[in-house]
Parts: sequence; structure tokens; C-alpha cells
Amino acid sequence: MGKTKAPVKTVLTKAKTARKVYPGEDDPRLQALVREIIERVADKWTMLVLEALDEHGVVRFTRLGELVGEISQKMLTKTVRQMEKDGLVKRTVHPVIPPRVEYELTELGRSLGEAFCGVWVWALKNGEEIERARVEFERGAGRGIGMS
Amino acid sequence: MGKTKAPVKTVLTKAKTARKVYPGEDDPRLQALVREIIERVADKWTMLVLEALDEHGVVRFTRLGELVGEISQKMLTKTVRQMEKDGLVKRTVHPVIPPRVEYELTELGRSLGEAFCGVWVWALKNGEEIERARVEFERGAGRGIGMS
DNA sequence: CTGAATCCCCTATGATACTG
DNA sequence: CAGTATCATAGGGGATTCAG
Repeated sequence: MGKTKAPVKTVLTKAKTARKVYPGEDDPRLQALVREIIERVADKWTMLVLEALDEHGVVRFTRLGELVGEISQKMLTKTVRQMEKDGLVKRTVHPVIPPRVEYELTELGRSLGEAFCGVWVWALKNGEEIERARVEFERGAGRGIGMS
Repeated sequence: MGKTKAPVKTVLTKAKTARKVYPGEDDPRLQALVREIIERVADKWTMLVLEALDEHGVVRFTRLGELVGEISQKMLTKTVRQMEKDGLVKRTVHPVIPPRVEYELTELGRSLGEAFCGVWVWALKNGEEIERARVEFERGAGRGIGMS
């Protein structure tokens, strides 16, 4: 770890029109932070659980698993615990029998869900295009693929 | 791949206590599509490469690796290839010596980058809060944590 | 019902070496 | 420079069992 050298730009090839600028992109500390967050949140299960909770509000363990879909109890537990740890999810245990444990997004979690909303929408809008791109690629692949 | 049997949980198709409504959320086909997209795109390396390309435009292989940070050549290749396959990235090979291969986002890739933009911003804004939440959780964890 | 604990497979990922 | 190929390993992740 810790390497993270960053001689950064200076050598950007010309004609880089749409150079997108992010707030704080020049702050290495923030860069590292974003990186860490991405690594923590950019995981299949986390995103799916996030979506499920964002959509359905307060749900119980088993139900949550059903909503997410094909997820093992183990992964669900692990994911949800990690999210709780990160302050994205609130876990409420009702001391009754049978046990009733409810999960819901925290304020932070909801805000993240909102941020990801753009991605869901994107997926809905462009899913088919990706599908098409993939098929097309498959057709052209295998050979040299003369681009350039 | 995982065709995990049939979860004959008879009790599932019920009125959803949905709060947030996504376009097409009632269409199982679209649901599956979103799910697939998420699974494909919600991966650490993909997101990091996406960000790097979104920020810097056209970059060469090695440079891209530097921009992403701690990524092995193998993973970079794999990720970038997958993204190309999905139509997110365009790969241009210049037949010169030494070889020069440039990567850049396609229109589709840029649109995804835009969708994810909300997440970068979120990470920048809430990174520290997550940090705090985690620390706090650590302190309170370990024991029973009587909630409810 | 909600999990924790176990067993175990398989793949994701890193390190290294080789090629064009 | 831009990969590919190989080897090796940790851990992701499923199935099953146990417990409160």
C-alpha cells in the first residue's frame, strides 16, 4: 500500500476537450478518500442491498434477502453488517420470539442511494444498448479487430 | 454459473410497501436487466477506471494504470477489456513501435460516468462522515448493544 | 426468524516471467 | 510499451448445520 505516487498531469496530450473537473480533484487526501469509499461501496451486494432498502424502506432480514434476489444468507449478513458499520444502515432488533430484526437506511445511506439513483436510471435506459454493444463486439472479436 | 435451485418461498409476491418508485420497477425483465448491469458495472476496478477515463479523456495503458492507482497490470487489462466489450470504452491501437494503445470512453461510457458523478460527489461530501460512523461503531461494537 | 459457525470450492487478483 | 501466460494464494461465496 502507501505507494500511490502521482506525478499527475503535465503530460496530457493536447486536444483534451471535455476534461471533466471534479471538486477537490487536486487534493490528494480527498482523492484517497474517494478511492477508499469507492472500494468500500462499489461491490455488487452492497449496491443491490442499497437499492432494495432504498426502494422498500424498512424490511426484515429474510424479506431483504428475497428483495435482493439471489443472495446467500451469509453474504447478506456480511454485507448488511458492513453497511451498518459504515453508517449506511440502521439495524433494529426487537426482543421478541421469534426474533424480528429490521433494517433501514440511515440518512447517510439514503443520500448514497440518491446518488446512485442516477446509475439505476442509467441502467434502465442503457441496459439494452450494452447488450447490443456486447453482441456486436462478440461478432467482431476473435479476429484482429482492425480499429485505429 | 449459479443456477441456484428454486427458492419456493411461496410468500413473496405481495403488495410492495414501496416508497421510492423507479421507472419500470414493475417490469421483471427490466429488473433483471438492471440487476445484470449492476453486477457487471458495480466492481471496484471498473468504477475506478471509469472515473480515471472520465476525468482524463484519452490515455495510454500504462498511464491509465498510474491514474487508477494501485492496480495490477492484469486487472487493468481485464477490466478495460470487459469495458470495451460492454461498449463503455474504445480502444485504439496505433501500429507503431513501441506500441501505443489509447483508451477513451465511448458515448455510452461517458453517460455512465455522468451517472456515477453523483457518487463521486457523494463520496467527497460524505467520506468523512463514513469514517466517523465507522469509528463510532467500533467503539460501541463488541458487546450486545442493546437497541430497540 | 435471525443469525453464527463450518466445510469447501472456485475465482478474483497479485507476482513474475516472457513476447512482439 | 502493451500485453499474454503461468503459478500461487486469499478470500468470496454457496450449502449446510447449529443455536437463541
